[in-house]
Amino acid sequence: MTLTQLRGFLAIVENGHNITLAAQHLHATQSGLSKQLVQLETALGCPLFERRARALAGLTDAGQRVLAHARRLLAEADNIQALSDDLRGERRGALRIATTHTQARHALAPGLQALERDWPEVAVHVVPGDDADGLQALADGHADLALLSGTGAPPADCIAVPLYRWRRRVVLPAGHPLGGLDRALRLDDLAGRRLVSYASSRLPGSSLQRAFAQRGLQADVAVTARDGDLIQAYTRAGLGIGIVAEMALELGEDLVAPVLEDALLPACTTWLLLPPTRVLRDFGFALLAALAPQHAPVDLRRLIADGQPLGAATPEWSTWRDTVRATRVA
Amino acid sequence: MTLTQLRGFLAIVENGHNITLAAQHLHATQSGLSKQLVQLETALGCPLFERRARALAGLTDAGQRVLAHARRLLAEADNIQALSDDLRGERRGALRIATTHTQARHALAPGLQALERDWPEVAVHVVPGDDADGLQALADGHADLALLSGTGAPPADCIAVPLYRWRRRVVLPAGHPLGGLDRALRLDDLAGRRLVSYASSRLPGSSLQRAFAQRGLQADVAVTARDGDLIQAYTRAGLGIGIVAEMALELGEDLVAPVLEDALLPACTTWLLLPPTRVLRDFGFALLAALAPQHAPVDLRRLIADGQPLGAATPEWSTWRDTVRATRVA
DNA sequence: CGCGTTTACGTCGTTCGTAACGATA
DNA sequence: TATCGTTACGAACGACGTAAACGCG
Repeated sequence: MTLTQLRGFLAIVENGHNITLAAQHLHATQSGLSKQLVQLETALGCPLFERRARALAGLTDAGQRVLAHARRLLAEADNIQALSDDLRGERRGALRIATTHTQARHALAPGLQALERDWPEVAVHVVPGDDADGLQALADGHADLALLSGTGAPPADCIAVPLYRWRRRVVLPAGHPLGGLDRALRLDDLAGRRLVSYASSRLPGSSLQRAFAQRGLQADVAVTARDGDLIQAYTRAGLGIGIVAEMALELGEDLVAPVLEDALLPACTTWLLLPPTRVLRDFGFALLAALAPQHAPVDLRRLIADGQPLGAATPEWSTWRDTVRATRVA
Repeated sequence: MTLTQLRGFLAIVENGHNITLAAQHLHATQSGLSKQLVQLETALGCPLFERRARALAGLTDAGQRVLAHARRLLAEADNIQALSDDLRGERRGALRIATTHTQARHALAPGLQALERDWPEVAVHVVPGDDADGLQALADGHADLALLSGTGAPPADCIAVPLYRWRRRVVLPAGHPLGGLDRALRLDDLAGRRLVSYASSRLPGSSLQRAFAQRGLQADVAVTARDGDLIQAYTRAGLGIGIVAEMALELGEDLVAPVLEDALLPACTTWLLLPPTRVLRDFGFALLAALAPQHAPVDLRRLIADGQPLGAATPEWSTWRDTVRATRVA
């Protein structure tokens, strides 16, 4: 059993049990890869794939079990490679960031500018999705770090660096009757009306749904989108009442954002999340440090290395934004 | 970077940075191993060992970090090897069991008899220690399973199968004044007297110390031993009042075990603990099944594979002992 | 000089690529 | 007949062991 064999096995699995395709991804020949597979199977003493005629039809039970361990093994091999690259001062590399459109647009951008300045040879791949997708991508090894939000505690089995706190805002077309009230807006003003918000707020467990349910109300999220610009555009078009992250607010003349009574929609925290077992390259740390100016780099290092919790408080969005901008220029 | 190189690196570290010694353990030559190390270091691009003159003086920082990942990587390689051995029907193997003397003597024995009957070619290594040592051995990869006890919930980050519940008993030399009371014994009868018990009960956080402290008393564990036989022998010799696991009770004529008031010393549970990331060979499962007859094997499999909790209640020691004996004969 | 590591060199085994083959839809 | 996996063969590379050299206590 060798690393090459396991890498080949994984590549075959991840290319739909197609040796030819996998060989291309590995820059190897079909022949060689086929032989590697045979060798691995003889080394283990049992077939890893079901074979129909001369095609790979699927994993055997043994293959399933071996695959799980092979993934972890190769992940550690990648970790050692990453360590090595850092120690050698390798400037090239890739950073895969799982995040939502909102964070990618409003929070990630300044960090990426700092990264581009200091690490111009690093390729950045944004893996889009909602908050749940991002956690999954992190767990599956499809992302190196994630920029995600939530209302409660950060997800367990992740290293979480809180970046900033933010609130959702209600937006209305100018002239909408709810815009002319002489009091703060309440949730029952919104109940029964068509809402325009993020796709994830339709989910039963979402904090929006829970906030309404707690007061015996129901939220009718009739139009959803992934990004705040669209939500506001739809609101302008009269499709409903918008609920959008404050970071995305762009009111202009034809849109107003009335004040909502305090704490009716719980505040969100945006975290930078790291998988606990994956080595973060130096440029990944640089991005982290750029996005978390409220934490001293040495504290961040200690968090990652030893799990020592961070001390600094989590700033509000506007404070955080200004700090990051100031830090970036410096 | 190859598996062989990493195995060599680990062997050198675990043999006190001595290539010659490590080569012997690996059944290889010094020369070959030395070259493997050089190759690994050139592959990673940085030295892993500090070198003074021509001797390895210690790990570099890089070596420390690589070592941690290499251990996990090689642990997964061992897992795949274990899977392979099971699938091939390999009957040989080794099982390392971390446990205390009490469990080894009174709980493990029937399981080992079943193992010896069905898997005669398996080598069993008992790794002795107290409950904390056993957890450490499990975490460090020095043991495949552990048989340990505690008063509360089972340790997290382990798969725990509860085996049985047991209590501690007070033993006195025949004719001791406390043996003639016409009421159940209380903890304040024992406070201020010299106690003979397990070494772990001297620790400040032990359940014995906590039980006394809760009532404002202090336990004076003046004589300690690792096994119940010794504790009872010392008690016979008049060295103090014995406190011993009920499994170890062997009273005879010159020793009595008065009844203690209910729940003054909390009941203990003995668990069979498995590290979550290590593959359990079939013979390990056989031992587990023999020691946990109250659980259906299929439920145990599900617990190990998917973490599905067990349903059955945990029997008392005497019930468990009789069940295991009956099962063993069948 | 003993100890332990490194280097030199020759042999063996293994891997990889090209190319042909077999089998299937 | 196109596609995909397997097999055959030859060349190149790498690994391992023997043996000698090197540096320190």
